[in-house]
Amino acid sequence: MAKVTLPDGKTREYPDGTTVLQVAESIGKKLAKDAVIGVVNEKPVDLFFKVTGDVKLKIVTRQQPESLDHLRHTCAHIMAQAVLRLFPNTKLAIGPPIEDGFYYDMDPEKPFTPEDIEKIDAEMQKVLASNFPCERFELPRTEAIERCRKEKQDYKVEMLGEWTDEKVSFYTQGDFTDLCRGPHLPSTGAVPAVKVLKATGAYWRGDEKNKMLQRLYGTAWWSKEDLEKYLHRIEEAKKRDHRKLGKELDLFSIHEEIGGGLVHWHPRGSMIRHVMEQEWYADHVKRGYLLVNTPHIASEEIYRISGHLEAYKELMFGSMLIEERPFRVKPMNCPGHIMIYKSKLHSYRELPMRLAEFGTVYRFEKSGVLHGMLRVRGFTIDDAHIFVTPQSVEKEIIEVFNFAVEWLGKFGFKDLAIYLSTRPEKSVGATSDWEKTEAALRNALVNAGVKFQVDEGGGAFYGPKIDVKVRDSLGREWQCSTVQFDFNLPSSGRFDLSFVGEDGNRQQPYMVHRALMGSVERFFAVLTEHYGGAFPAWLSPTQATVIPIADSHIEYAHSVAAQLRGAGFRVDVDARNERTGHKIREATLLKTPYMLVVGEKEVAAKQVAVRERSGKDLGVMDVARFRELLGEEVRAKK
RNA sequence: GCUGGCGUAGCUCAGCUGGCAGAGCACCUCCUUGGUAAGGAGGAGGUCGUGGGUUCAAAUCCCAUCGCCAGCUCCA
Repeated sequence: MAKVTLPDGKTREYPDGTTVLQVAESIGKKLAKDAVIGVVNEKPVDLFFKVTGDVKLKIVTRQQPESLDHLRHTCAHIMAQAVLRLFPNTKLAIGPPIEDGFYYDMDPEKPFTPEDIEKIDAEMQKVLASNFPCERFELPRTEAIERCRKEKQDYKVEMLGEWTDEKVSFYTQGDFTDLCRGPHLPSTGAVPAVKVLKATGAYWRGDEKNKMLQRLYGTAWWSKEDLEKYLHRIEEAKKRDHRKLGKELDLFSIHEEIGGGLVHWHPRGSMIRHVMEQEWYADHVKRGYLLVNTPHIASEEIYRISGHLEAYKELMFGSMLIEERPFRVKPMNCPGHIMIYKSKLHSYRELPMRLAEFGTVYRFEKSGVLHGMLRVRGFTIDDAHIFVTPQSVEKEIIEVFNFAVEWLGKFGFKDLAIYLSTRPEKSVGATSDWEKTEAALRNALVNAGVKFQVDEGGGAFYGPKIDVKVRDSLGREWQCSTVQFDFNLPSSGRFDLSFVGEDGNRQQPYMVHRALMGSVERFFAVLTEHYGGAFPAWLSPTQATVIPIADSHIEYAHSVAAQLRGAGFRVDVDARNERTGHKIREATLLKTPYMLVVGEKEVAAKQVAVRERSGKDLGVMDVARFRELLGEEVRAKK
């Protein structure tokens, strides 16, 4: 007899050899219908797994999110089956589930074309319709290698050669058998909705020294509706692509003639940036930061001292000789801020000393990774370096962390993910320093009472860090704020920083690098996609457009605009020889928050007819009333 | 960088079994003075990314090159 303990602690008995599915059936019809896989003694198993002896059993149903992984994993195999039917000489590598879908890396004779993708998708649907049962069998590893070698599945042979398991499992579904740990859905017909999306290149094992394989991506869901919803979400993300919106809304451009990854901010984009910068400066002054500015190139020597030349070389632009002395375009702002700190002797009373700058830096990124404003070669960091006594470093880190949370909140980012990143492989400094500072950051987070995850090995080469990622309106995560500890640059081997302590002796300060937005370009791209281009009034480059109905109303339109500009608002007049509907359409497409239509009636009554970009009509009101309304919205950053 | 796809007017794109380079929007001129998402007419605008080749003839076919786009962490 098998004694089965269920998650609620209840125990049931079955004859040995009863399958997980049969157990589910004995509990309830619905459970059996929704069952996807079982978990026996913490190990995922197929529904036809036979239970014997004392076991703990959990049944994973479609309602549980992890069931999607198993669905998608099964789909990866079905996709491979479809590919082998169409292209029999394809060699298979690996096919895991990923967020929202799955992929299978394979090595076909010829790369897949878009038409192939459609064929593969159609073939997959046939496999689903055939409803092949997915059957598991095991082989000793050596026999498995033999089998895969015969089938010329070189990648499987390579993987099998590296494993140490005595036995490995295969799954067969119809005319297709593949090495797989499982578990799988019971049959190919159990897949309700699946679609092959695209093919791209991917290196075998992600290593560029290895052969480039073809990676086929697909997505799968428990219902057609979920699949549709997902495809719709992809469409929505495409519509919000900052590169597309950047063009449509005339925000920025990148020019081949000038170079990839170098951003030109157009007047409308630049206005948004300007508003953000003004807010940033004001907030920093409020919090006791000191504003500085530093040069864009520096003698190579400074980067030798800082260690960048050594640890960061491949990301720095080449050397240029100026009067026989080598210079570099700056990849970092820290050395400049450090030189300002070092320009005189400091007392412990002055610390923490917080030097802040919108520092533009240039880093050599490989051409293939450039991506609109998200990944560029020249960008501006909203940078600050804080020189602090060892005693108050933890307090200061909490302070910075709170600042970051407040700042991101202004842009509607309330859902934050916090990461503590520890020592990477390529790093400088003593182990004891790393341990001490990692503990300081950890304490700061614990004391601030926030939940965080640890990213092992994700730190900068000079110290551990705290990263803050925001979740945008489409649920995607973006890295923004960073608080990085640095015990390297202040050290005697580097810049040898000091302050005079209470006892009159020189001591070494700690240093914290921090950025709230990270790269202004990147943050701007994230914001554009987050808002879908409909920037809130406080950020919008044009806050209102005055639309005169006919030429005779132009003069009044200008006087309305002048009044509003006088109150500090950004207002345009659309005096073109076009119909009202045309002007409204264009202002709406530019996502201007308000349109103020003025015609004969408004001129006579000294009023404006207010329309929101959503199309909502707010009616006719005095200019002063609109000024209040917009003023309130801007102040509240709604 | 690597693999695949794509480069045609300022923008979005059609043309690509080789045979006179197109549309819509935007721009300019004129008409129209119109009340809430495109008023009408006309005009100007491109050595089809660049270089080479095949051909009587190349936007179209071939080669090279540059740029853009997707992907290159997720281990059966």
